[in-house]
Amino acid sequence: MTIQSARITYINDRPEIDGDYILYWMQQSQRAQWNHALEFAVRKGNEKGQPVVVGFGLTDRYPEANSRHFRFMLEGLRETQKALGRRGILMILRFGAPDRVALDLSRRASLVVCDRGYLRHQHQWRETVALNAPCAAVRVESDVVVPVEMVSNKAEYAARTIRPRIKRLLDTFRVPLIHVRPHHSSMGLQLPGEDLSDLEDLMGRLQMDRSVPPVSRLFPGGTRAAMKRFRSFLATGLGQYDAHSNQPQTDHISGMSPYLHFGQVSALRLSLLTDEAHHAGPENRAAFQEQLIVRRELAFNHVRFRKDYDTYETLPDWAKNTLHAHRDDFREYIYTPEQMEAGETHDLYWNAAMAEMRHTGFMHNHMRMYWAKKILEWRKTPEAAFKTALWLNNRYFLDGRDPNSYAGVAWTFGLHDRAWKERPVFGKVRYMNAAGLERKCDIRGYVRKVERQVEKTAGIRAS
DNA sequence: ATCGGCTCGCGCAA
DNA sequence: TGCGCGAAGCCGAT
Repeated sequence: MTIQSARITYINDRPEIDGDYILYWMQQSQRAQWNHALEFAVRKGNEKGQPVVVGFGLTDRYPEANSRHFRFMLEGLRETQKALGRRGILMILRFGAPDRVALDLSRRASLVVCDRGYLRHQHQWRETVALNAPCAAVRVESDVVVPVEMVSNKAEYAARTIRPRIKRLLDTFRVPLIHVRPHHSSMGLQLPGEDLSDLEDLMGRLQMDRSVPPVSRLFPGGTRAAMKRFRSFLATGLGQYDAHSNQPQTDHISGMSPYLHFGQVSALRLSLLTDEAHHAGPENRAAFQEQLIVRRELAFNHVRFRKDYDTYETLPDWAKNTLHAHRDDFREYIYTPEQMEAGETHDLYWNAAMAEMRHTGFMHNHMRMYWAKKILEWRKTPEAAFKTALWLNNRYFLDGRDPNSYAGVAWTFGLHDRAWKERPVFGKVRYMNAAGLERKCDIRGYVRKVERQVEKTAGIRAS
């Protein structure tokens, strides 16, 4: 059994009943492979002699979702539906709140299996389904390598406190998932659902914010595109990963965060594939695993154990105190959120970062830090800065609204970090400046790289 | 080019 | 209770 019992939680105490199928209500883990929740459902189906139906509720009320996010997600879901079909598993997509759609499909189910999501609304949806499903409901964790509650039962203070806790559990949880063939096909079941072949039509029927355009050319959604990008990263990027983590002019980064955010690819699978890339050298492999597992799962720990994970209040006391002590400090530049969004500041490096974000839905991680640090510096108050950074982050990044978004923005303001030399505005919170970029990387090369990307995307839109 | 200091609080050893 | 140490920092001294 490669689905460890710590991944499996029964979330109500109803029995399995004699329905027509096992329902896997897909929400976070939007993939047909390397999905523990799906594989659990398949095994249950085989035990009970029943087929598996996958249900997905598509809602245009998803917090902060816009056409950039929807397009990417739907491209992935279209591929996932086809891939499931090849395994004889019917996937039904319906408009509606995810919990509502899951409950509708649960009426004929013997058992409801769901995946795990850690954000507030994701948790609430699962509570509603657990409470109202007519049968047993079981939640299977397939988003992180090591289940969050196995690592710790509290909000961890920093990477150094969570790292040893994760590492000692890797041998248990970082193991391949065995995929089992479903004995019974569900493809013949008559269940109404939306047609995913015409995405334009589907997009048109959703009421959404359309002010942020999709970025399908640069980041096509779906598992196939993710794996193509990842294999290219293993071949040409991983070998430079450690040395180039602060070199935004290069592209020696995996670009997996959008795919991980929508569950189109499994962190476990990426981690195991990284092990096999011997040519890249142990220090590069370790540096990537640190990002993929330790830093990412620290973010999951944050949203799991801090109810206020998306607010200024979530910061540690030392950070709030020092930022408060400096709230009335003189600020040389103050910009409105709109000026920032338009990339209209005095700082060409920052404007380039903002352009990368707007036009590609992505940003090199080193620039993500610089970008957010300057928002802290250039808004009137630290609270306003926190809001602006998170707003822009979630609006433009394909991987916005992820646990990593909340932990990443809060890190800028001191979360999971330590105090440093006191200075204006920042207080003891770690400072970054343009001189550092000039000193340590080819920042002009980065600006040129973004200019090229913007030209390319503008050309695509014009044609 | 390289190094120490800055500053906080956790986790562990004692 | 003391001590070591940390996601990427900066800055001034050598």
